[in-house]
Amino acid sequence: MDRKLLASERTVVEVMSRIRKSAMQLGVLLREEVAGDSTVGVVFEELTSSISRVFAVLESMETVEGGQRLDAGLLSPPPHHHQISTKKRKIYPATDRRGGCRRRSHLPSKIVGSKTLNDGQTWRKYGQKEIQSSKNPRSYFRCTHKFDQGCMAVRQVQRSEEDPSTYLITYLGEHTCRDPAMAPQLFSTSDVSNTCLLSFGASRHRAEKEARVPASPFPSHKQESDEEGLSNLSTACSSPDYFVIPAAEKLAVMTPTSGFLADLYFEDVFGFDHDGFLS
DNA sequence: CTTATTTGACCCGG
DNA sequence: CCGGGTCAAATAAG
Repeated sequence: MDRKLLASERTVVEVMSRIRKSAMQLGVLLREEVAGDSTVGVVFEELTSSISRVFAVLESMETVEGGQRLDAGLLSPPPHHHQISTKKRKIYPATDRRGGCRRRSHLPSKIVGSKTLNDGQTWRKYGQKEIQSSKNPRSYFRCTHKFDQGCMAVRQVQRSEEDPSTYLITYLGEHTCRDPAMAPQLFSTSDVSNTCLLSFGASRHRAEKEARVPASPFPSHKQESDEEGLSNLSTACSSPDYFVIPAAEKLAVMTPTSGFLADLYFEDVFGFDHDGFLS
């Protein structure tokens, strides 16, 4: 079930283990502060839960992926502009790794029949194929949080042949993500007039290649009624019942008393500066 | 602007 | 080579 890890991945595991160990030692040293609901406790909670999530991701990498590359990008992709194609589609460089580079081998999969595509998870469609053995195409979805949380869950959806009103949904891999759009609902009993949430909206990024694990991404929600068409299968978000890694969103609610922390956090992470140095 | 979907090209295992 | 899974440019949607 476990494959060989790459050297770089082993390094990550090793370093993360040290981080976890240090965090635990820190927890002992700060046990009285951590025990209470002080800011220290909240921050420490965030720290440990983030570490746990990283390990969850690492674990899924170990068990979910069949083959892999992931070597450092030493080979720069050749420019490869201008090509003569019948269409205006791109000719991919030799470094292209589409398809099987990370093709998952046979994995724990559950097949369910369902009338709806909404299963409480947010999915993003990334492909559709005609299948020889069936007249209905198969749609491929991956978790929306593949890149921001490293969630490797995937599902395949195909309309049933004998009963076209139902879908055959095959789930591959487990969700390691926590839907940020759903988190706020857990606290919605009291008045929440503070709008000072951590917002990563300041978009200054380009590559979605690298997986990051921020504490609380921006909210984005969608309610989609599924219907017709053999290709309109999209995102979903519905039921409140949910598995959740506890206490990872506290950071979002602690702001009323300590909004400054958010600012500090920002500066730390993004290296913001107060003095502009662009003439 | 952003994020999501569509869709042909590409890749890999058998 | 073929079938099926994935990538990513173009496009659509918000």
